[in-house]
Amino acid sequence: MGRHSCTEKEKLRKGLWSPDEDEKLYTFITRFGVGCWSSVPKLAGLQRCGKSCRLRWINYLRPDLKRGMFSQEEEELIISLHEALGNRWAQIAVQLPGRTDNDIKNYWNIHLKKKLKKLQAAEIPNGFSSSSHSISRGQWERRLQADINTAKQALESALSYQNTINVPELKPERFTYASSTENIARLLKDWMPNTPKSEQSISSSSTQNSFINNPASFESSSNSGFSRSDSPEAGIVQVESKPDPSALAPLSMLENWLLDESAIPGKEYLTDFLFDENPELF
DNA sequence: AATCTGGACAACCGCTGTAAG
DNA sequence: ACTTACAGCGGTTGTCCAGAT
Repeated sequence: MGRHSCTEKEKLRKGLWSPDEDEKLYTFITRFGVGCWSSVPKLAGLQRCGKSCRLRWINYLRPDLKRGMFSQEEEELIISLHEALGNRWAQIAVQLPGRTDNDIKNYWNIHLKKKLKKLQAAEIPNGFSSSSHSISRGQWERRLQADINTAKQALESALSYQNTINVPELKPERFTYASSTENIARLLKDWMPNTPKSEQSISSSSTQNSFINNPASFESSSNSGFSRSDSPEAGIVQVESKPDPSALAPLSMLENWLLDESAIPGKEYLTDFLFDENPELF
């Protein structure tokens, strides 16, 4: 079996995207919406694999992307969410409108990791590490409780944060093609010249929001993950739904538990579970 | 001026989960 | 129940660029 890499199938382009390719993909997606990625390159006239197209759209072409530096608020939110969720970048990205998981992952790896390392080094000069296995169960329980509280706070603030965050103006950091917002602006200008409000754009063109050759593949797109945000602050259209996490993303058992005060009576079970299932850790 | 180095970002790879046949 | 194709995710690598030497 083995799933072959998309580059094995045929001679497909790899590497950085050219302006021409971007334009083709952007035009296609804005006209027909997001559907079956595997057929996008063919229909859009691209020598790329669908996976590559998807990534390019999600991480770069999507009109609702925020660019530029992460704000202090965002940075703090990432740190708390990472504390709560670990390396679940996609879930973290849900809480940061306009940021992609790739953005956050890169930012974490480049900036925050170092920052936190420095902070930890400053806080724990004797080299004590939280991964120490020599702590007692009592200590571990207290620490776990502290972690749980932190996670809980992070989730709560994350869920409230998304309701208050304003999308700042675009501030491009670099001006190479690949990261130039001017290109995007140009594309938007060129391809949506008659769109008075961004709200009206892209996915809202529901009459067009399907592949010409395969309309059936799109009939459910509006209720299967691709819809426009209804939130008032969402002046920017979300062609691909990063679902509103509070409304759409099902909370995991742990997340529900963390957020659900009523779960407190039974909260012992988690620590018990952890001890029972992982005695070797202690 | 040429080369080196590290930061920043973009893109790819390989894996998993899932839906459809 | 099994296979297959697909979307999505996280880790890793590649590329570009600016500053240092």
